[in-house]
Amino acid sequence: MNEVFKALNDPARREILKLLRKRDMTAGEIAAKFDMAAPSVSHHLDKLKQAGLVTTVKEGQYITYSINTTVLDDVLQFILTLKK
Amino acid sequence: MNEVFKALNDPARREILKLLRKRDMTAGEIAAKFDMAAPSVSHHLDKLKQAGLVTTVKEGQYITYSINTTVLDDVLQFILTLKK
DNA sequence: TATATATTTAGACAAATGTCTAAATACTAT
DNA sequence: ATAGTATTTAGACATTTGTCTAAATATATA
Repeated sequence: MNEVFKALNDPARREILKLLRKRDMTAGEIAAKFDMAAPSVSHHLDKLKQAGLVTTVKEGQYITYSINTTVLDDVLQFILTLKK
Repeated sequence: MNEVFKALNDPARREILKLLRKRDMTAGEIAAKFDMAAPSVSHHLDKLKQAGLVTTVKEGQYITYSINTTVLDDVLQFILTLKK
């Protein structure tokens, strides 16, 4: 869960997750949405992947990123418990 | 919301919130629960306060901390939206 | 094979973060 | 007043984080 909180603790990464909620995207498509060098975005994608928040599929020279929300369950539980 | 995510991005601070869910506590009572110098705990309490996750009441020489979960609503909304 | 495109990896660097000790502040009680 | 307790503030320091440029890797295409 710590890894997930860490991944969520950055505006760019949260924005990436919002984008991926709508549709899968390649690394390049994601990078194009940000005013940031491609390696920086790649680094954020890596953090999200380490946390399990995204999965990847390589298709030729492209890498397509998809969101995975199951790892959010613990975080959700934590927050809901605090609110109870 | 960024401030809240930042505040949640630390195991000690999340633990403090869990403690305060059960009952209000003074800074000293909270500090006693951690294997960490008092000023470090104080610093974490400050971060939580800045994020609006706790409120304080000074009672004599003690400062009692209480949890405030309303600022978690945006975070909750964010996560639930991702899961939809 | 050579070149272009997509993406990551490596490495540098500044800024933010978490911890500590020492000192300051505020209140209590002798 | 003085001493003790509760808590924070100040400042130092190491670690982590986010960004960048340059280079490496992998694939596609002429």
